[in-house]
Amino acid sequence: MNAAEALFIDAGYAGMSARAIAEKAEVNIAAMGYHFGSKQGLLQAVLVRRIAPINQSRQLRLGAVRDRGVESIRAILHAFLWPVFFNEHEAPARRLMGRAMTEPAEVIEPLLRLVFSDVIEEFVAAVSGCVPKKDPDLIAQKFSFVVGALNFTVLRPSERLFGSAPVTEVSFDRLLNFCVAGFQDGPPVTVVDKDLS
Amino acid sequence: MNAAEALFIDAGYAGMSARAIAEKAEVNIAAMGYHFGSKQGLLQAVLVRRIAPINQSRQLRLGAVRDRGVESIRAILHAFLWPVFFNEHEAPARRLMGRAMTEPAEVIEPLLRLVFSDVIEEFVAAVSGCVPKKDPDLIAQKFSFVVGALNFTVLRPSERLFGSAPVTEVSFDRLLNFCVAGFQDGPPVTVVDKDLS
DNA sequence: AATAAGTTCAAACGACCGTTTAAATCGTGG
DNA sequence: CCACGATTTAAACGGTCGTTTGAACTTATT
Repeated sequence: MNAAEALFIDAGYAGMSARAIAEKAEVNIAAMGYHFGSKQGLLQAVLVRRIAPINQSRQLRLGAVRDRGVESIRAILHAFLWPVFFNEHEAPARRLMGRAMTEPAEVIEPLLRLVFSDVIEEFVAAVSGCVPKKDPDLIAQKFSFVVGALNFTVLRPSERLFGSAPVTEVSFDRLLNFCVAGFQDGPPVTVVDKDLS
Repeated sequence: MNAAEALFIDAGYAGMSARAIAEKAEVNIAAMGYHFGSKQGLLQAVLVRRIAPINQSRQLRLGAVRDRGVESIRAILHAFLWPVFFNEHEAPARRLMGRAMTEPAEVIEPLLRLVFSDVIEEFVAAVSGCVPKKDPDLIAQKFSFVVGALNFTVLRPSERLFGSAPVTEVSFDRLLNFCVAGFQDGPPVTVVDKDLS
């Protein structure tokens, strides 16, 4: 699973070949089929191992936020983002999430739904509770912006394209501030800017 | 190229197989090698065809913003995002960009640098000019948040996970507002929220 | 020590991959 | 009409893919 995880992070599902995994892990090729049934089964185990604890931590933190009665956007997004940046596996878990959310292979879709649908639904609902009288579609889309920024950040697909520093604790604060500000209603559009449309 | 584009959008580089392209386009398998040299050459042609015009439009709009002397964050991000949403090819160009930026295959990296490095460098510099005395690394990272949100939005990797409506003109305004608000300094962190960290 | 279950092994399966070849076909200017 | 370059074609190349097989090996129980 460690070998498969490393290969999936670096090269995606297609690049995570049974033979590459076997060589990296110094096991036989057939071990994958024996222990996990199939390549998809192995990927599912890899994803669940890292992401399930993250999502549990997210839901735990969201519950704590609810208990304190301070359901601000910032508190909710904090609960959503924090476990991705700070968990016992750190960088591997982060990049694994980013890869999974952007993986082209069709095989990923049921796995994504299996792992993410509950927690996303819950957080979208929580955010909706903070912003009365807004339409649910807007909330969902804004939340997808958050997930997109998160994924792209932790994935670091082309780090040199942006020249930004590696992902650290600082990145978390930056991302949280960015998303909180983005989630609240932006400043009114000025006339000058509108002309440029 | 149309067949290759459609396959790349839906299934990524690995799923864009020479035989699938040939069947979809109703041509011989060898046509790819004859006209584009290799699979990578074909992908490069596909990317350049759609993305080069978008980037030219971006730079044209950025120049117009500079000429008017109103280099607001909103105007710059508007110039960056608008051509992705509104161009002569619309959805295919959008999704193609999203796929390219998140493609796991190593073969994509030189192509990304070829197509995007100039325009990204230029826009990051432009944004830096708007926000005096901030460190460049923060600007670059915030810009990467914008790109991440953009990619994830136009890519629609798991539309049902968020239940949001398809990408339309409305999405553009939402994304622009989100990113502009995020780029400006967020509100100060409240004590209550900090406790939840 | 013998048995049985659990695990690993080398080897092969059919399928698909990107690319190449040389012959066949096409389109056009002499 | 013909000749010649441009293009298309069928076929095959070597290679990698995920998966399966049946035998060998390990481990633990009786």
